[in-house]
Amino acid sequence: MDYQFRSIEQKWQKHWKESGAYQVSNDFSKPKFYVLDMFPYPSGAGLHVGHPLGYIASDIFSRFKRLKGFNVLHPMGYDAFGLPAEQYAIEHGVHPAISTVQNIDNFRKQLDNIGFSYDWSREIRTCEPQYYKWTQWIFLQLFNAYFNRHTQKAEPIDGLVKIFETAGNATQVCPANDKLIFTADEWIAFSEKEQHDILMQYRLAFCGYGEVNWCEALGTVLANDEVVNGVSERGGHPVVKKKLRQWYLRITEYADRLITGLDQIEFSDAMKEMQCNWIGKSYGAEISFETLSDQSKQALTLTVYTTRPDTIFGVDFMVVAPEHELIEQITTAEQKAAVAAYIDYVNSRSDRERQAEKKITGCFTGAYAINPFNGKQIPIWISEYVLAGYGTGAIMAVPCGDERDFKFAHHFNIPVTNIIGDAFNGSEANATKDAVLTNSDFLNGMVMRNAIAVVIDKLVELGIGKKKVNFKMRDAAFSRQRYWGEPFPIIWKNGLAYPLAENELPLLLPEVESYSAGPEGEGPLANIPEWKEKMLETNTMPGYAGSSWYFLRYMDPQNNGNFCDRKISDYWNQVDLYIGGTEHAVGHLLYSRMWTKALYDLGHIGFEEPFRKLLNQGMIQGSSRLVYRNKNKQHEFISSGLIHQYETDPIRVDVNFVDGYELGTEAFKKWRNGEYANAEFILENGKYICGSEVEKMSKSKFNTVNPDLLVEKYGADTFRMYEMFLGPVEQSKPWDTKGIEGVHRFLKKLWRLFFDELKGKVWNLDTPTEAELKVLHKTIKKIEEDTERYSFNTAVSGFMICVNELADLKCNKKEILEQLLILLTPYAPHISEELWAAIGNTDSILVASFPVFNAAFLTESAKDYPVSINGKLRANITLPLDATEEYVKETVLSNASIQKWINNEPIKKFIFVKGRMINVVI
RNA sequence: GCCCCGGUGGUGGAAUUGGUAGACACGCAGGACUUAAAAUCCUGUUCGCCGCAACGCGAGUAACGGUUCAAUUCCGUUCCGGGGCACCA
Repeated sequence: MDYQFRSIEQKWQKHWKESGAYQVSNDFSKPKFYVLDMFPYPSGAGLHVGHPLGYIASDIFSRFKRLKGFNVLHPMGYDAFGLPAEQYAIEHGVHPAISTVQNIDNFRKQLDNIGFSYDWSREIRTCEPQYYKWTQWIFLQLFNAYFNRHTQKAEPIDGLVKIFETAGNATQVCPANDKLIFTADEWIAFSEKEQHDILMQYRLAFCGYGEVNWCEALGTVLANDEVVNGVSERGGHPVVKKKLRQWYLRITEYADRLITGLDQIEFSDAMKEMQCNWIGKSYGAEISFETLSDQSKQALTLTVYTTRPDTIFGVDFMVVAPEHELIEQITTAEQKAAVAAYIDYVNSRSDRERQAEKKITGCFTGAYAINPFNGKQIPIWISEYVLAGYGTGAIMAVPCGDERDFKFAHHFNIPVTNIIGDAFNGSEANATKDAVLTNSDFLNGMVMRNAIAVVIDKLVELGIGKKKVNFKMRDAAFSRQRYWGEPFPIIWKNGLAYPLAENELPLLLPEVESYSAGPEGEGPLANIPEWKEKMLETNTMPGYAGSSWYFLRYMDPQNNGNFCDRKISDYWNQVDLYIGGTEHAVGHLLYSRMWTKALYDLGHIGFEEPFRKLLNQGMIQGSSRLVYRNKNKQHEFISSGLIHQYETDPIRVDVNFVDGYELGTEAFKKWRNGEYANAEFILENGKYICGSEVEKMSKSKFNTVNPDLLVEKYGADTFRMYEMFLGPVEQSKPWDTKGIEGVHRFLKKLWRLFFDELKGKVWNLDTPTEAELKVLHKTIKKIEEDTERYSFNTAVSGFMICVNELADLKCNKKEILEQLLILLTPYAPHISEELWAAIGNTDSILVASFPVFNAAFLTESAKDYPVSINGKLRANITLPLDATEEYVKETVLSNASIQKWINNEPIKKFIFVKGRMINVVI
């Protein structure tokens, strides 16, 4: 009776499914544990071996926690709205709902093959009305809320209206426009439209005109994190800036809490840093400069933002962004033409060009600003290196302390003032904060670091500046001019946006005849007459809307009266372990943190960070295989060791017919309907050896490995364990199928502890020996510790060691093996369940309890101790466990081999290390 | 350019708090069983030296230096690789 993995696995998968073995109840009496995978976007490409890596890790961990007595929530679902399904619809005429369901079915089939313990009764799909009803509902919560800066939390907008009615907005600075100030009387006197527009500037989800990333090819705007290097993340299409009416999330109000919240959660340092960089908090000052201009008689002020007010005496010029509003007013008559030409030039350049070649460009306005401390006239320039969207869109340039300013000054021959003495060498800026200031009037002699506060105090005193905190992060664009997304529950009346009532939700996504864009940058919904008639919003929500709260819905997926019952979310609470890739660092992981905080502020849930611990699985790369075609003989292929003798073109071949590096030449000839049928091979040592290259796993590179085939050949348990055995989950590594045999051998060896091919049953009821119990408890300890710290690869090694040792001891005892099977269940559930039943258990192993480690089995009566002299290993001695210190010293000194090394030198001290090593210092 | 992470045998990797570096596995070499193959099992496998041999000696975790009785681990410099950000003032 040998290890028939296929029939075993099919049998148990069927059994688990039929018995509902993985359904979890909201049983508040048990301690809970919530393990979550980042739910997939169901693309049409199917799974390759890289995808299940994180799923296997999360499955092991949730099964482990179950055995430890926790009520474990481990759900799965699909992030089903989004661009690719719609692109596919445009190209193939298949409705996104249909292709999405097909993809999901296919996906599910592949997942089921691997034996996951998901509770599928809780499955969610973001594109289904019973789900997106609540996405719309949460959107309305955000729409009907503002961020109270005093309490630092979201509060209902009705409360704000009350404040306005009694006190105006003096205590509630408008986040969109800090110059907007009105009294209570003024508020009451405002028209409905004016009030509406003002409130819109406070709402957490708001509509406004703004410069957005417009992608013509996709026909939609994109969020900042969806634009990479000036092109769209999906498809790589060009992206341009465009002013459009858009919906936004006012995530900037949460910037501070998104940073401080990182302290309470376990994300990797790299992840925390990525989020911090993206939020980009910086401390500095805003300073207003009077301007001089022969064109305008009235005194205009130019406000700049700087992190280095201490360098105020080193300001040699000002730079404003080309979009800056003051340009028109301050430009002198002589410079007018040059400025206009420069702005034309800037507008002609795409974002892409700007980023690709960072040319030093600029133009003088003819105007000057005045340094408030010494009256110096400072020329005002325009340059594209100053961004309109950050700070005030204007900077004070200090060339001796800032590299970009220095290069600019150098390029345009602007003289440089040195305020840091020897720290400035004249040919390179020095951004130090530790130099002593010179040429700086009342700051002379101060260390720059300390001068910052002094200058700010002075600015405040003079009423021309203040402390200021700035963020790089912008409000998140939240609307898409596409079809396949959640419709906004918003209706327009006389140009004003009104929310739909809760009982009108869900606002169903209607059928459309065509997916092409509507008029004037509107989405496909604008092509539906009834939709337009009802004045419903024609944009849809972006892909990240549904994924920003899905982890809450799993807790209470069928609830029709609430997005999630409060008692239930109080019980399941935060996700205890969240597993997924790093690619969502600044998208999904920030948005879902913000939504959670807002829902918490508004009292809908009892926690403000969604994910307590995040584990980032590494990417599994492909290892492509190359053959080399002779340039001069197209049907001749040269083995990789010989290519220097020929002129060759490398061609990628399907890795599935390459064994290691050796090409299966017959399979190659049959490949692609015989495209290479007449191939001839120049071999080395009788083999054709391929070249290799590590790159992204993708169909087009023929380097994908399909998990289904591996499961077919070795079984799901082998596949699961091998994926873990490859290395730490967090690490990226190229896939290599070769080693899978080793794990498969391990499972076969385990099987033989129970059943022999010839003898049949070999397991028995004998009483275990001390040595056998020692092996078992050593393993219990190792598996428990390794699993707990997500070191799944070393845990797999632990199993291998255990089985090797039991085989050496010829141990086939049920009492030992039974415990081992429980340990193994999270890693290899099918074989564990099968053997568990085979040794006479009627209950499923899934409800077993994790074995209790007993340290008593690991103690020994005597032990070998390595003895080192000055840190170098010199001998081993055997000591009883209860040896006194005196006895140890005597034994060490009387040992002949140690004597030889000590050679009569005086002993300075004995060091005992962790009770298993002795060091003698001479 | 800036920030972060890493560099260990032929390969993937282990060494959890500074304490016998190379666990476990792949590959390779040799052997057993077999008519043969598959499967399985056994032995060896960091490098160098000595040796009939057990035991032995020396070097060794990218390079160099430091702290320590003791460094893959801590500190400093340099080199290399991976990831993130990139005109954010």
